[in-house]
Amino acid sequence: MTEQLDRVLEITKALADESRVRALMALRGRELCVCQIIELLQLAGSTISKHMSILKQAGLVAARKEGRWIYFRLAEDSEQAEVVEAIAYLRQQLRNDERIRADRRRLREILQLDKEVLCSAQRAG
Amino acid sequence: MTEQLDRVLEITKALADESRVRALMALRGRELCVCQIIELLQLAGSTISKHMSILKQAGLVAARKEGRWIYFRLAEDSEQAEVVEAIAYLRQQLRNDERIRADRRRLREILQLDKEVLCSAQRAG
DNA sequence: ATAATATTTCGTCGATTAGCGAAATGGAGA
DNA sequence: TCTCCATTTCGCTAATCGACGAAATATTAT
Repeated sequence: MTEQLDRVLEITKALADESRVRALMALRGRELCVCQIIELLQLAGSTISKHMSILKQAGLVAARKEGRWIYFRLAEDSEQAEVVEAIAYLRQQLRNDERIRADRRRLREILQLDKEVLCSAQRAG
Repeated sequence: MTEQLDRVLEITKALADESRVRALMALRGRELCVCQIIELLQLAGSTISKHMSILKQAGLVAARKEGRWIYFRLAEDSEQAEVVEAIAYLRQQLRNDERIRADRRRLREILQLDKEVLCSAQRAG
């Protein structure tokens, strides 16, 4: 049970960035593929990829590959208590945050777009 | 209830540093003055001062002035749920961490020293 | 008042980190 | 096999952050 500190710091560092917290909250209750997160946060694909790898390394999200797409989901079912409780903390404290709500509204629009269309629009710029 | 996100980020950023987490855990159940935290973490006084001001700004600790000394305590009694639950998270997850335990052992020694002696020893280097 | 001193503030340095675009990767379809 | 393309990796830049020592601040003791 030693070195819990390193795990906790890996998690707090992962949570110490606005884009990563917004991405986590966007994943509540649904999977998202990378291009959908790019569209939501309006950052370069390489930047999103880096953020998601930090969240994955911390155990906060899990990834699933399906064809050309990679889907991320919130690791609420993790066996790691430090992960489950960190996610619960965010959910609880950000329940009524206006920015998170705006993201969810925008996400509803994004989810109605066809992924092919979304990706080629992003390629175009 | 808007802008909870900024508060949460203020807290996660404050927790995203090993020295600050160790300082918080050292404050469990007791006040400490700055020179005692300096002695525990073995960092320059100006560095400790900065760390404590970040923790204070985030609401995670409170300060009390007594003569020349300033005592910090853990804000477990805060009215802010985001603070109380963040502290509870750390306590829970770091229950059995070996580094935190070593700090507490070392702290027992430090607390037996007279503060005057401790401070002048630090001044000497 | 003056001297002593615990802590904070300031200025600087080196390390880390978020961001981007370009190149590499690897899976799907032709 | 060859092409297409969603994502990742790489190399770079600018910004942020932790660390220090020196100077400033504020409080006690002489």
